[in-house]
Amino acid sequence: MPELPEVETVMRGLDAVLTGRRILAADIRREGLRWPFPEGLAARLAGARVLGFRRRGKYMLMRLSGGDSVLVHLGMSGRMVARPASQRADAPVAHEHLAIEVAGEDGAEGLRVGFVDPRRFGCVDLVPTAAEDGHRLLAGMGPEPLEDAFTPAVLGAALAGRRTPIKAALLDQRVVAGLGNIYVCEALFRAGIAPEREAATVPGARARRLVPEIRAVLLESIEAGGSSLRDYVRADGGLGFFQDRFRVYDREGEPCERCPNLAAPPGTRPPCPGVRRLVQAGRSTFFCPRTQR
DNA sequence: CTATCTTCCTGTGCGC
DNA sequence: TGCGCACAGGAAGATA
Repeated sequence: MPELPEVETVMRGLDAVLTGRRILAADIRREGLRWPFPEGLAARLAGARVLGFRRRGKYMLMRLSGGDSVLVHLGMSGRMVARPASQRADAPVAHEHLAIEVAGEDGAEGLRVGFVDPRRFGCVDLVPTAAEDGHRLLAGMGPEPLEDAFTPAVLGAALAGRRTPIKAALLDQRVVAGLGNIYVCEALFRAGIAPEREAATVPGARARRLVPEIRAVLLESIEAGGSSLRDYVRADGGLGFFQDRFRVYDREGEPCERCPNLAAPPGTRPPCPGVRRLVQAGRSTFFCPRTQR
């Protein structure tokens, strides 16, 4: 589920309910996810105040009083689920591996926020707030696509000399941070670039177009609350609806909206066979074979 | 250095 | 309605 827009949406939801609050307790229900939870996690969480949030690529960072930040990656199936703290006993949530409880404001009931992740590809770590970007999982990450530092020149330099398909290059978090399978497919469609083309051979004009197209698709999705495929994305249980605006992702066989192939006269070959699917590096790629070159 | 493959997990949807 | 199988939003780590 979670690529940059989904992580941004989740983070904003957490910010709204957690920032400024004091953590009363942490409930750690297994040893870890992808890796063991860090030593002393519960102790650092309990009693700390939540100072704020930041996103880096697909990672979220929750700053705590005391000088630590909690680093979280949602993996493939991670969600954050918020509910009244009183529900904890009578309605256990499946695959809730870690949760924190915060006090309510003005006498309101407290809140429990749980990290739910059936596939357990997510991860949680602690890092000194002053050294967040030095964490081994964040060091070496490419530019944030929504920041000014992500320019055609920067992207061009990252793609130069790379003979890997452009699809795989854009999934590489060292090239640009936060893109995943959905948004790479969508951005390549918008920029008119064939996913199998070698990264270094994408013509300059279209390579430059990638920058605004990546930004546009990410911003549109954030505005829609991200994409909700099989899970709720938002901490408040609300659904993102960007999945309704996919132009190619998961649309194999459907007509490509850029090609008027439905209007082809009878007996003539349609100019576009519609959205195709291919497998690259073990992952589905969706694209229009006529308009992506 | 780069590129490719395997691996970690559970849930879901489909064909039979 | 059950069973087996393919596939799912990620990416680290091993290997060539």
